[in-house]
This record gives sequence, structure tokens and C-alpha cells, in this order.
Amino acid sequence: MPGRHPHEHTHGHGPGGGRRRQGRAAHLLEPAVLICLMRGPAHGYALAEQLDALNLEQIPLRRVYRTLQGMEEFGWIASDWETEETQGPPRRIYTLAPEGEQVLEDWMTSLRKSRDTIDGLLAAYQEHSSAGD
Amino acid sequence: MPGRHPHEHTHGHGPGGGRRRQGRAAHLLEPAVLICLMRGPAHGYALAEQLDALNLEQIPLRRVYRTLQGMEEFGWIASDWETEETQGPPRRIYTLAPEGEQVLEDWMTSLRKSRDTIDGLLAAYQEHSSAGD
DNA sequence: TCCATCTATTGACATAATGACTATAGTGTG
DNA sequence: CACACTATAGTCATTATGTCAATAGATGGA
Repeated sequence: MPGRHPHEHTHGHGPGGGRRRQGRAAHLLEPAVLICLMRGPAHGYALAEQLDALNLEQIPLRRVYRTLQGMEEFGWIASDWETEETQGPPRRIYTLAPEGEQVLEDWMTSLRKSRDTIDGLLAAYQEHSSAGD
Repeated sequence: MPGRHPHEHTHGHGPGGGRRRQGRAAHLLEPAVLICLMRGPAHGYALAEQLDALNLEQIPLRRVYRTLQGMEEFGWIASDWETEETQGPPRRIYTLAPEGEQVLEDWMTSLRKSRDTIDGLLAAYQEHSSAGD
């Protein structure tokens, strides 16, 4: 992953304009990680690459690692060290825990609701931006 | 608004399960407020009611007020006091500033992207949850 | 009148999440 | 051995939010 430099400063995925509050990717990281782990075990560095394919771009590596640590504390995922077959230092391999599967299912319901809310906002905007010209 | 009690504790709108990181409404509050103000000036307490109609439910009043303060600092909105015609103490009436209109437009683009990412996650989940049974 | 309730906004402190920079270290290549 | 890539984690500051509480005007009923 040569594209990532040591400290990537990716503030503001959101609207630019002037200065903004920091723009997080709005709690999409956790479900995305769980989905990746549905496919099989993986370590943080590899997960960060898989997230790009899910349109979760520009997530700082540091955030991926910290999120994984938090998710493990909650018991959603579990980890083991792999010291062989690496292309560098040891890897912490994460697997999906049963509780993680349940959390993921609930999260999907929540995401559907969020999407509907976003659609509502987009519609409300269109309504007034077209009515107001 | 008799439904809101003095200190509303609404932690975890997201997936429940066990203990969770706090579930914010993922940066939908700012655009929702801007959309409300497109329709005309309003004060915080009234905006909180309008947000319900946009499916932004269970947003603590305190958060609405703080978000408004922040948005005014950024110059997206402006406020004036209204001391007459209130049904209680003075109201701080917010109006949409020109910079706020621009921010809103950009935000809509960002929201469309977020919605597409969510749809991608939902699809990826379906793919594996159906293939895995 | 006094009290409860709704209306309306804000202060203050603690916690949580992230940004930003840095540290560490194994592996492979020229 | 220098260098780039792989791989994870520590630390401190900043930002965002949770949580409880304070303040205060208006309204209606006992």
C-alpha cells in the first residue's frame, strides 16, 4: 500500500466551503469492518485496503487500528497473532465473533434507516431549491 | 413540546446489542438545520420540532443549541433576538446566511455520496449473508 | 398569589472520538 | 547497509458529545 504516507491528513470528507468541523465517515467504518470479516479473517493493514473497495476511502490507518481495538473490547471480534508468512512484522489477525454477527445485523437495520433519512433530506432540499428560484 | 424532558438521555440510536460507542446521527443535523432555515427564520426550540419531521428524531435539545452556535461561528447562519410575541423567554432567531447556502449545496453532494456508500454496504452484506446460509 | 408546566437558552464538567505526530520493528531489494 | 514497504501502537491536543444543572419569562389552575 504505497499510497498511504506516514501521517495522512484527510480532514473534511464533507462539504468544503470555509472551515468546517471535522468530517468523519459517520460510523460507517465499524459495519464495513464487520462485513469484511464476514468474508474471512484479516489483519488491520489488509482491512484498510479492503475498505477502499467499499467506498470507505481516506480512512486514516490509525483510525482503522483504533476502531479494531475498540471492537475487540466490545467482543464483536477477536484477534490472534500471526508471526509466520508475513511480509513484515507480526500481524494481528481479526475474526468475526458471534456477537459481532448480531451487531452487524442490527447495524444494517440502522443503516437502512439512515439512508432513508438522507433520502428525505435530499428530497426536502430539492423541493425548496427548485421552488425557490 | 411536552415530549422532551429536562435532561433527555438518548444514547445509542444505533444498533443496540450490548454496550456501544455512542451513536450520533452522523452529521445529518447541520444539513437538516440548513434545510429548515431555507424555508424561513426559526429559533432553536422550534427547529428541534421541525427536525422530527425530517426523521432526525431523538436529537437532544442541548445538541441542537450547540450545533447552532457552531454554525453561527462559521458564518453559515446569523441570529437576532426576538423579545416580543414569544410564549416564554426571548428567542434567538436564526436566518440562513449566503455562505450557509453554499455549504448546504456542497453538503448535499456529500450526502449523495454517503448514501451510495451505505447502499454499497447493504448490498455487500446481503451478498454474503445469503451466500453463507 | 403561588405553584406547576411549558417555553427557551445557556453554563460547566466529564467522557468519547479523532487528528496529528511519532516510535518501533520485521522483510525484501539494490 | 540504506531504503521502501509492511505492520502495529503510543501520546498529546483538539473536537464533539453526554449529562446535569441553572436561569427565566409566560400561562393556567388551585
